[in-house]
Amino acid sequence: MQTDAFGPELPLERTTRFAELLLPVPIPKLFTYRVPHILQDSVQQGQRAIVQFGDRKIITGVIINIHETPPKDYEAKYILEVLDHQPVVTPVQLKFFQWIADYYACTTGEVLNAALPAGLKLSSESRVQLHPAFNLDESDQPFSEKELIVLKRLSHEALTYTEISKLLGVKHLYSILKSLAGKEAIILFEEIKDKFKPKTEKRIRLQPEYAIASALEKLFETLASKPKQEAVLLRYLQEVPVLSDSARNRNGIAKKDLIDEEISESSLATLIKNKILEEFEIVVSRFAELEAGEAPPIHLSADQQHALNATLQAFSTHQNNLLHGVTGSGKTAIYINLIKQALEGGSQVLYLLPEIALTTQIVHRLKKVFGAAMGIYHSRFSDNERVEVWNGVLSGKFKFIVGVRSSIFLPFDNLGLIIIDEEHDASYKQQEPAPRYHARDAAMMMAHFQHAKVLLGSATPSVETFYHAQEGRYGYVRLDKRFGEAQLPAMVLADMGIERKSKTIKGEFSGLLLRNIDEALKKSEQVIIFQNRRGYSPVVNCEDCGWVPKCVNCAVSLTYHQFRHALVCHYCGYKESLPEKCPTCTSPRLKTVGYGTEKIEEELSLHFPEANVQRMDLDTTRSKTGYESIIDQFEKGETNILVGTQMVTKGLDFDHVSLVGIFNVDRMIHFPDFRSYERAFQLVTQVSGRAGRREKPGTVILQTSDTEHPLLKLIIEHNYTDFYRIELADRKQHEYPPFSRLIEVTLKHTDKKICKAAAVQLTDTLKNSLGGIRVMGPGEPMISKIRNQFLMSILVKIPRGKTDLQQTKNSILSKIGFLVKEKEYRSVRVIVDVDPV
DNA sequence: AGCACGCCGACT
DNA sequence: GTCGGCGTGCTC
Repeated sequence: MQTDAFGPELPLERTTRFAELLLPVPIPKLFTYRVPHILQDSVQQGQRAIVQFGDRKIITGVIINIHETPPKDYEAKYILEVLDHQPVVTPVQLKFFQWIADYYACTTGEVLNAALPAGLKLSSESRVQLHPAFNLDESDQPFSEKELIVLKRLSHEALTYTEISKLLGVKHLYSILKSLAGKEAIILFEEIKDKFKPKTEKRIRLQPEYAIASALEKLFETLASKPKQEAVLLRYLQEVPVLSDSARNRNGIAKKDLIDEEISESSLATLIKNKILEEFEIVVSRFAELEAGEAPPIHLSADQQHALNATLQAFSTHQNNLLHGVTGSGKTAIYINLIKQALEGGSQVLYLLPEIALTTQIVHRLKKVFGAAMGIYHSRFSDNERVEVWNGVLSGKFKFIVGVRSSIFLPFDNLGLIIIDEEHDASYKQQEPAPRYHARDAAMMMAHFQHAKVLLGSATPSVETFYHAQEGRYGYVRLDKRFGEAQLPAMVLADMGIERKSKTIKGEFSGLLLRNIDEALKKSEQVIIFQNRRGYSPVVNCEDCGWVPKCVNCAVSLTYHQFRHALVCHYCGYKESLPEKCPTCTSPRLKTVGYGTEKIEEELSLHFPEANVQRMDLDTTRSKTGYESIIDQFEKGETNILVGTQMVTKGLDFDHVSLVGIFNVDRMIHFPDFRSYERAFQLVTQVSGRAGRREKPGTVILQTSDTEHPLLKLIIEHNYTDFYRIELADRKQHEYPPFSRLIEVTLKHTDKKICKAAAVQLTDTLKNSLGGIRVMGPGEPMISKIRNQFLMSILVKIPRGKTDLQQTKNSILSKIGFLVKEKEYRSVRVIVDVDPV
């Protein structure tokens, strides 16, 4: 376009705009970049931008604010590219990220890193290619042997740093690459990996000019001598009635649906070449849309209906609410009703589940009801699939998300209801890495930001949650009866002490358990055995000198895994083979001690050779389909006995399980942690809930050497109320949550002395500075060394309501800051875990 | 967190 | 010498 000399002049001084970006790095500040002129009018908060960060890396950040003040201490770099037309992160999310960072004592960058699915975080990979003007044969430069190897490979293809590193078997590439770059033999460049690729589908349609009757008639005349092409066209017209509905031709038909045995690809190709048909691509969803169909009617029992009404009533007075329903009481049906109502009201709904409870069973049930409006967010999904869910929430395609912990980060802006099922489950707390957030508590804060209702669901509420309900802070609804005629299972203790004396014990199987398994099998009923310990046996022991194989990196004994025939460390993954002889005394008498799921599986197969025994633990479900196929086989009744870890405790509803065996309940009870009783109560109740659905009552057998233990009495009576009362008194006495908030500070270092000294010093400063707050420790955690790092931990107990929590956290963080500034403690890693579980 | 850069000890 | 280890400082 020509500029008119008399036209309006462009302002001579265009103001430069700057954008402050949140980058997914653990540095507690925003970074300012210059906005390119062409983007000045289009940049907005919440869009992603690609920027150079440091000398090498190119990363994706999120624009937080835009201003016109140039930074005074440095020259801002340019934004390289803005990736979105519309924001992909909403204002309420940014507020949420900030809250998580403040509350869980980490940086917003770490939160962003956890929040954005990898597919939205484009980053660069440094690559090396031959300099375009470089020719090895003509070069008069001297090259070392290694340089020549690199140059030869580069003449075929560009390489990444890691590829070159592998090629040379050398870790320090820097000097080699620098030398090559200096000789102008290579250039380094950054390749941005566009991670998200929409899935496309090839479709076929008739060229528009043939989509009228006269043209079509003529076309058939010309094709009369080409029967194969004619057949293609006929098939197309059969599927797509072009003449009666011309709009249908625009969409055409999927190529894969057009081609079959009679219709060949080559005649189709000819028709496309002759411009009769055309091929085009559309973007399709990776999620095969299940037919929403007619939602199966949900019949609520009188109890359920009553609970539903009570929940709605509770919603009118409380934001946060607890639905306390025994296992098998049919909480899901109530959820479905509430979700429907919220969706009809036009708001979004989030349904959180612990990872392993998000099984195909529940997803299928919900999908049938909610169809295409429901998105699933699961760690087993690929990056691409997660990006689709993210975008689907933004676009409004998904109004309802069923997801795991990290789905609280999806870009909701209009939440009406958040359901947190199995509220008590510890896996809602992220352990590693930061942000160490609790998805339940964070979701409640997000609900608060968006004025959404929260429903916590559990058969065994956490002590904290139940306390809030008792205190009236949360609405409370109880559902006491199992659905239909089903009864709670009968709980029976197997006294291992007596059985040992009377010699009815076999291995570590009580006679009682074995008899019951036998009876169940005879009645073609299924059995679940729960042992929260994978592998064959947790310890191997030399019978002569007592030697025990230990991990070389961690302070733990190695677990023997029979199927891999190896000793494995469950903390760092270290593996070694089982020695033939004891390395200290050369005795060949090495025996395995204790029972993991593998050994239980093996012995059960010996006791019940005709039964099909399956094992479900981390090792058998690692593959993508492992989990589903085990469940599938169990559901079909092909499996008679299922042995498993925690995994068998959640979400699985089977109709033919009449017996649950809990292999070693004592181990759970005596675990050294203030929550061990709570854990044991929850775990046992959850796994017992798998027994006896419908009209058949189930039996649960708990193997114990301590039949008099008061907790066991409460467990077998299904007496949550008394359990809670006793537990709460204990918590009060020892000032544990809910009467205090805990912050656990863990120090890590490769040198035990340095680690300990740093921990002692930090504890002292904390004790001095946090007046009135109890600082406990330092102490060695149960596992005192992991991956060659020694650990020390300090526990800070903050009485509820008496102190400014945020101020205390800031104070702790600043003391840590001082500690690691000291020369000798520079390399001590300090981890702060707020509300540890 | 990564990454560059510098200093140091251990090898062909 | 060069390689690789580790400590330190910086990232708009």
